[in-house]
Amino acid sequence: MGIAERRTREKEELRAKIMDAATELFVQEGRESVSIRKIAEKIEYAPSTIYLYFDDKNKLLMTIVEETFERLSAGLDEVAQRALPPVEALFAGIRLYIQFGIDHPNQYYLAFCTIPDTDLPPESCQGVTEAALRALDHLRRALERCIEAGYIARQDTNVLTQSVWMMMHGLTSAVIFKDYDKGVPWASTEQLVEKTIEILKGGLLTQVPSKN
Amino acid sequence: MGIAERRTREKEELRAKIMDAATELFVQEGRESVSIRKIAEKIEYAPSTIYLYFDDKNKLLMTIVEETFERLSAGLDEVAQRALPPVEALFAGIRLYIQFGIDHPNQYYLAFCTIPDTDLPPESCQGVTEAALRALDHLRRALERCIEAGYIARQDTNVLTQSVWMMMHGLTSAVIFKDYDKGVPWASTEQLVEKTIEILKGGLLTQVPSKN
Amino acid sequence: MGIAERRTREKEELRAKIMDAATELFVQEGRESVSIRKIAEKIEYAPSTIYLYFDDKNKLLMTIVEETFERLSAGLDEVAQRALPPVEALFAGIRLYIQFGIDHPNQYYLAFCTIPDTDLPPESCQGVTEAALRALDHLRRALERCIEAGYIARQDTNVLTQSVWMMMHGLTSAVIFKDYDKGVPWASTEQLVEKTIEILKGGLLTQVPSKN
Amino acid sequence: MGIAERRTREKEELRAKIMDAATELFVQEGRESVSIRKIAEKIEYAPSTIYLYFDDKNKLLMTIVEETFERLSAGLDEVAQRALPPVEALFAGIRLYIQFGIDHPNQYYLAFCTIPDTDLPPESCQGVTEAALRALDHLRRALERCIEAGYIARQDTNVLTQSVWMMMHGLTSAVIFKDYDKGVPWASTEQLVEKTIEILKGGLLTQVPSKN
DNA sequence: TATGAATGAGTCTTCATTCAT
DNA sequence: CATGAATGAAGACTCATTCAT
Repeated sequence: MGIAERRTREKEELRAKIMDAATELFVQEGRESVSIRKIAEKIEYAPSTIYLYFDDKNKLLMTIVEETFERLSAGLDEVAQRALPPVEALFAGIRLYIQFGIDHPNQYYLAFCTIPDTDLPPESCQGVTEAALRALDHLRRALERCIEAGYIARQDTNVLTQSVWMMMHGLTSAVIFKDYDKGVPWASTEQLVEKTIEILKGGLLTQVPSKN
Repeated sequence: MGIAERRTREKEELRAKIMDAATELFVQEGRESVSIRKIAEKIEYAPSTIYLYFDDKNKLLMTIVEETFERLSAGLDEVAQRALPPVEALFAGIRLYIQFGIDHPNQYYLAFCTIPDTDLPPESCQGVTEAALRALDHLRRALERCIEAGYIARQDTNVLTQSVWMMMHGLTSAVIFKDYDKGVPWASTEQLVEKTIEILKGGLLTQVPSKN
Repeated sequence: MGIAERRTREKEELRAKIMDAATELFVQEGRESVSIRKIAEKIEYAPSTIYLYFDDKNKLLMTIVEETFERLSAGLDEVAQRALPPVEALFAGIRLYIQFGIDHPNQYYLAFCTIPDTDLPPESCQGVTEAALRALDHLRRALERCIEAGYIARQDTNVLTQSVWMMMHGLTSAVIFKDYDKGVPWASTEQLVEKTIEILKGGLLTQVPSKN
Repeated sequence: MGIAERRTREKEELRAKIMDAATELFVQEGRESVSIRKIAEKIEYAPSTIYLYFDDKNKLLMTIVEETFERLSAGLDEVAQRALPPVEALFAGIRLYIQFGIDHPNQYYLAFCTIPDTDLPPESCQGVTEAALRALDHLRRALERCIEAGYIARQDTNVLTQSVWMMMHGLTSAVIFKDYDKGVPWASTEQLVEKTIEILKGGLLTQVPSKN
């Protein structure tokens, strides 16, 4: 019993190790440079061992993206269940999203800044797409609550959601990139986050909520 | 002298031919698909000939990106010289930037969504960095004019510039990505651009200018 | 005792199951497609389990071929025991041989059209060779009976046997190949078999037997 | 001029070297074992060099087979032009065919004893098929001449040609195999060839020609 | 100036096999 | 008895790059 447990745990660990190594490589050297060999070398296993854990390279990458989305969605779920007032809930979600990107830059990059392989059968991306849609839906619902409560003007929520997401995403991805780009005198992440949220708030809200 | 001239001219021509072929490949099929062999095939020269004009593949790609950025800067220069009212000038520049990304998605991606190869000597990216800085400076100046004119609250322009750029960049890069992502019911590019600019305007301007 | 018996029986059963699965794969998809993994998958055991029953892949294949040959020999025995007149017996054997090849094309190919791996220890092919010799002996005896009875001229039976076998083998192997070669307008197997036997008969018999 | 010539010659030589090595490997170790790597090792060149001479592995194999057939056809052409009497012409061709196989066992094996890859696009085999048909046509014409001259009974020449070819092929391939099969006490090649031709002659000819 | 020939490192992937459990 | 985990060798093939000519 103990043995079986240990084995399961070890297997999980190696699986996670592979995923971590792949993600890191991905960001350090670009999508083209992620190779089974390099991953294997990094974790000090034989290349073929990786195939015991993932069907092929694409499945591995897809799994990474999927799991990333799932963790993000879980976080957003939690925020949603905190029953905050509408505007607070909206910006709590936005802040969580940004922080998630900052905390998991590699995964964020892989999930959101990488052009998917167009040759792939579309069904292989399905899991990823679904996870992305779920995350977007959190944002949509938060925005809708604000509209219901009169804080945001009534409008097409599809366009609104996507537009807001794109701005959040711009901030998040740029803040991640900042660290790789020594040539530009970037401001601090905190300053940039606060300023961006301020602009967003100003642009979205027609009526300032009583507090926050 | 005539001979030397002709030689120089011919050399320039072949160099341009190589860059054109590479750009076309790059734009049509993305970075991974640009190979020295394919370029050579396209211009009907031997692969090794390309090395007479460019040190290596990376230099060639960087040169392409750099050149495209010169065009962006030139466009922004032009806008600046049109002597528009401050707010109009600001948003004319922003719109031009976004359109530039949409028109040159591969170059935009390579320049702004790709983490530079850390193994490469930093001087090889210098041209690109400088071009990026010049573009950012255009934005900063446009924002400063708005502040001077009282349309935007007085504040740290470094943070402001970068924050605004990040939002523009989020929109631009996401709009580019949209086309590769069939799974999400994306709104039209036009709607997204307009909505994002609306939010940005609302968030930035303390006082609406007499006419857009 | 009962336990030991059951164990032995179970072991035999699994061995048979492996061979059946391998044979099926082999017959359906050819030698190259037989892999330990696929066999294991088919019988729903782990690949490593197969090694408990067979030394290696080659042994397994050889065993299959050998077993098939036992069946050929058994068929030829049966023909011999039918006490037919000499010429009828000869051609009954020949027909049976040809039909055997047609019915078991992969085994036939592996046994007669594949150059044995020179790296392999020669004893691993011994079983196959012996089986082949036994089949040749059937032919020799049938020819000898025809010679005794005056249907075929007296001569070196070693040369005669081998020559006749080569012609039978040519027909058999070519008829098998036919199916893989869509480009040539091959005649029907039946026509080819009949014509070949006709020629063989004409070339062998000095005196036509009373019937058949 | 001399330089260009030498280069062309050298290129031809390496091409031939590759083909020879591949053919030899093919027969020594079986189709599955022919690998670009092994060929490269054999000729002491890098594997990638082979791709400068052949598009891919299949093209290489096909080319070998095609060239083999062409050489065989050329030999048969020559025999046809010698204007021999019908029966002599027929058996001269048959003997040449057999001798060709004995002289080029590797090529013969590759061309006639190997199951073509069924996954291949059919057009890639076209050259081979055409060459095969041309060789078969030689045999057909020789047989037709014999029929015209009354040496062979009038009949379906398609079936006859194929049947005769199958017998020749059986002899040829078996004589080649003989050398790899130490377990069987094979008769000499010469004896086997003579005996087989004798049987064939007896089975085919209704009327013995005046000489030979 | 331009190139043809060649290479070596790299790509993903499959497979037979071993060994500790 | 059976297996899960792991491996190393091998498979075809691509590519950036070099170098003698």
